[in-house]
Amino acid sequence: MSNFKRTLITSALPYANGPVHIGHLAGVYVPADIYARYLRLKGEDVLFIGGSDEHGVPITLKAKKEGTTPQAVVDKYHGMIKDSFEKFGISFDVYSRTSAKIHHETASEIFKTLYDKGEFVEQTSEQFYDEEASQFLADRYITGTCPKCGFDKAYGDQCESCGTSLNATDLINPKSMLSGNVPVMRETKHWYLPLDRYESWLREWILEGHKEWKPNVYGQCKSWIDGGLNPRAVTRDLDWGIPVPVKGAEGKVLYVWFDAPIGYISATKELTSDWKKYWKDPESRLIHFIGKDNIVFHCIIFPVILKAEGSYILPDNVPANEFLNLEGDKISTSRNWAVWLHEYLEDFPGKEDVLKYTLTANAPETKDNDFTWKDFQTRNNSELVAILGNFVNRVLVLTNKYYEGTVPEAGSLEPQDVDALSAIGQLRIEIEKALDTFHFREALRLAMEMARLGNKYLADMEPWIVFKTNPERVKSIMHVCLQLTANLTIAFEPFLPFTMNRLRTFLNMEKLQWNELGRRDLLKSGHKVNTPELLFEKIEDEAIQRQVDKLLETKKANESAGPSTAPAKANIEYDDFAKMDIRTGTIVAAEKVAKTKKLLKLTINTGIDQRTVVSGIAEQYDPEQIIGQKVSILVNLAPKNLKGIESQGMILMAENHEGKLVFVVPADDIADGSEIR
RNA sequence: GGCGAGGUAGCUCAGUUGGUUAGAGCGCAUGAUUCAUAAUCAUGAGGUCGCGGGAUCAUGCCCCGCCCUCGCUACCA
Repeated sequence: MSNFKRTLITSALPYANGPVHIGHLAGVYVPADIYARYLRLKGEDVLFIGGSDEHGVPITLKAKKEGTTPQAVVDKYHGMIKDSFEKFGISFDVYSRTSAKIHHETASEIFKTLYDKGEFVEQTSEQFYDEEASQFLADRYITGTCPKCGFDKAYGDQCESCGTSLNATDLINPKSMLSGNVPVMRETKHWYLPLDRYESWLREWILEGHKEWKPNVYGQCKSWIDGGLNPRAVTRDLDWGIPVPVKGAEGKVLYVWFDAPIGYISATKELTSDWKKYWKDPESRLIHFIGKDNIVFHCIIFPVILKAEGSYILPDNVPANEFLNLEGDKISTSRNWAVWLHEYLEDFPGKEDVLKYTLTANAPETKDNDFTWKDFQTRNNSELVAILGNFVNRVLVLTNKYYEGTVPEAGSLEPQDVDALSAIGQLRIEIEKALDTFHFREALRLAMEMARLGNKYLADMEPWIVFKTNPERVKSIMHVCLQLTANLTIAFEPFLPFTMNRLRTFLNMEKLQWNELGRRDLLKSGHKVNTPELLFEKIEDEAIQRQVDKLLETKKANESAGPSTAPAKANIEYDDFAKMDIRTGTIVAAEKVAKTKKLLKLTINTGIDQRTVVSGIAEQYDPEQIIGQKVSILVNLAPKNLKGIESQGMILMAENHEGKLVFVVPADDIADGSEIR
């Protein structure tokens, strides 16, 4: 680590199809910002890179849905994201975007270099093609009937109704979203990055060379490498993105995951003409801050791209965080289950640091964590207000009261005074160790320890009592307290930058470097401090209740209306219905299908015969429990082989939007084989 | 089913290469205190370290099996 001359910090590029929420902040931007501020405070050469990821299919779809252009969509969200980061105090040296010209050039160039070096494999395959729009269709551009639940607006990659992930070719009656026509299969050529060629190199580089990476990151990489790597397509048939800079690739763009990480490079170029120093000098250290969903791209794919290119450095560490949940549920942009940064900034003006503090103290560093408004309130009221704010206030109030705001002489220090002051130096060492190893939660706790120390010192020294009998002694005590307070401005600077700025104003002092932390003479005797205001204010129950209510409303909205109830399907003729032969039946035997999670092999008495049906209900029903269960069964469905078992029919199940499955049965006792119509 | 990460006090988490009575913060209880935003300080209660085996003089930490949560993946007529 000491061999490096400079550090390049990147933070995952937020996808410009929505605003930023607390999950993004806790996982990526807050830790990255703390790290960047810390290194800057140490006087190191550091760049902190960010930007919006603006390509990819979801953005084109969003544009279509809103009746606008992809560029308009990304302009809107890029502006919003950039603005809220700035207000929140994420201290990017540059915040760029992947639709920028310089990025298109950079990504093209890198692709071209790999192409010329013969690093790609060309492969032709069949894909859906819309003849009217004369273009190939990404999975997301195809809708059709979900083969599982019958929902008729399922996408080519996933059914939004039942959550099943699909292949476009699975869809019944596939339709192009562009023209509404039935797509045809047509051959298309794509370029693949042969990850398999780099398997042994990756093994060496990560598994041997980076054992210090976090367990979640290392484990995930090991899993991928051990599982065997396959070539990955890095081009797509799409008209939104960076054109593939090769002859015969008209109408094709770079896969969004090929171009997005290159955005780190383009952003650096945009910032400084000196960018090569950061990207190509082995004495530069590259750190990627990301969430766990991005591990494979930053640890496997992007490094392979850089390695194949040949002239770039590779990440030295990738401190990926787990996920943050919100009030017990997964954060979800589409379900609006989130605390949006831009809304927080409006609802809690001037409390940027409170959110930073809470998210850091409760960061999902080792496992998924839960954000609750109650916890947010507690952390503010009983930590920021009660420990840190209170100590600062006590010191400044006493200083103004006794000395009209002038720092008193140190006088002769007692052992306790010296202990208190030297504890700062000790804490500094521990904080550095925590920050250097990306343990931000621990680092923050240690900084807080410094304020606790102050409160304890005050309680032990009782200057308000000693003042009556020995005012000379109180000067020493208050001198120590003021030095402690001044040190806080350094220790907390990476975590609470806005607040420390205010505290420095109270103390009437300049911003100091990290290496001053631990000094006992940050404020000279005779120095004048200002009358303090409160550093933090209590957050009352009502403010918290408002936020909780807001979430409850979201929950209600999701439950009642919303996309949960699938819309009615298109009308059919009676004949279509009459073709179906649905009977009552009884389950006479049931067993789990080996090596599957959802499948049960059922033996059904249909009245006509006994037959085998494979059904995906194992997660909700135990085999023993459902023997004797009455069912409705579609008996004339064409048989299908599943996991080597022939399924001769289909059990009817009612399913709600949460995926809960319930048997559809006759309301009264009736013989097996009775027709349902 | 396969792979990965977790399962430690009511809550959120630390626990270094196995070594004396398992730690911290919050919350709770009791006491002290009043300079301070009813803030602070002290003390205390609270844990068969997911469950069951095993190796060891010794294990939260090692080995085997199982259970639960999260993620990736397969499957979902």
